[in-house]
Amino acid sequence: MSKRQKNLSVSAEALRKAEALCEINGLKLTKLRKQVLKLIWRKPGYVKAYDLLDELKKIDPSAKPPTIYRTLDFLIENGLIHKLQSLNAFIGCHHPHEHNECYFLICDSCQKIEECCSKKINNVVASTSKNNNFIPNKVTFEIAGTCQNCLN
Amino acid sequence: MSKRQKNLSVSAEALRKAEALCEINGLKLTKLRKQVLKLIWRKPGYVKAYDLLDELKKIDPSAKPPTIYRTLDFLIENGLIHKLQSLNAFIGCHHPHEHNECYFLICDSCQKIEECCSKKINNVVASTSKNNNFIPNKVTFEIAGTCQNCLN
DNA sequence: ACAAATATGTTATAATATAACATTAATATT
DNA sequence: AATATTAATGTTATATTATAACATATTTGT
Ligand SMILES: [Zn+2]
Ligand SMILES: [Zn+2]
Ligand SMILES: [Zn+2]
Ligand SMILES: [Zn+2]
Repeated sequence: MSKRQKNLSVSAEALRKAEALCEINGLKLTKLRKQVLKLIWRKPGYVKAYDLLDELKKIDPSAKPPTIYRTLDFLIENGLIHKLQSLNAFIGCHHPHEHNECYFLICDSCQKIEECCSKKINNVVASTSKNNNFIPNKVTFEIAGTCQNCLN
Repeated sequence: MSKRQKNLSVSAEALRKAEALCEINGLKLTKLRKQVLKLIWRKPGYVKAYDLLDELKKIDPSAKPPTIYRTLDFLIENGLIHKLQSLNAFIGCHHPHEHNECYFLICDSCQKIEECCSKKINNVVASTSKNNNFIPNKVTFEIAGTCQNCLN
């Protein structure tokens, strides 16, 4: 299977998962939202909002910043994508059905992201919160560095 | 000791630590840098770059965005302050001499920050990096929520 | 058919950050 | 001390990221 074919199937799979999840939760995955999600999955790494806007404009020339940001908000709120806070960038979620505290390995060289889940993180968040009488709401955990491929 | 007095002493202590650290490392804590650091420590919570710029302008009306961002860069690079990526905000470092992987409890209500260090985080970063053949470089770990004081 | 809620369109602007180049100040070299 | 080199600051302009506010269209519930 070629690299392009693989990307296509990853994207198709993500779209199917998104549709299923919206179906279950009574959310509307409109044409616009589906288009944007598809654009997000089209590249292997992360994407920037205005790059996405440029792509969307090719399909719908009337698209403007609020178009993209509103759509991103919907996708984030419903766990279909994530925002990488340290990069102001966005990435499709690899397992939208089962979300604990996730974190990201971000390659500075190739822009690829590894999305990870670990109970250890949940434990650290829980214990540090307890120690500080803190009620956690949103966790941001991002590790930037160099990936396996880029080491050579 | 009043709240204001306490803040003053926290700020003075931070300034002394910063001076000591720059002395040790041969860094120049210029007048501008010291002024900005003082402004950062003046409020108990986090600060935004342009708010800082407004404050600085009261002292030096010729200050402009690059003035503040360059100074913030210096202070970040040398571990005297941190940037909170999820807020685009800045905060003085509470222990600039001994920096492992630190993380932050951010209160959404009162903007106060708790800076924490934990070996558990180092361990999670180390083990997940090893598992993924990833060389970590910069860690962002921020927990937003509600602090003890704001719970009532 | 109508009202209400949701989604999208549109204009304008706010908030965050950096590039590029000029000048000044500090440090090192002769 | 004069000169070269580097580091810091000043200055103008612009890039990047994001939202407010209001208008219109579409969907959903009654
Ligand atoms: Zn995810
Ligand atoms: Zn890579
Ligand atoms: Zn610190
Ligand atoms: Zn609080």
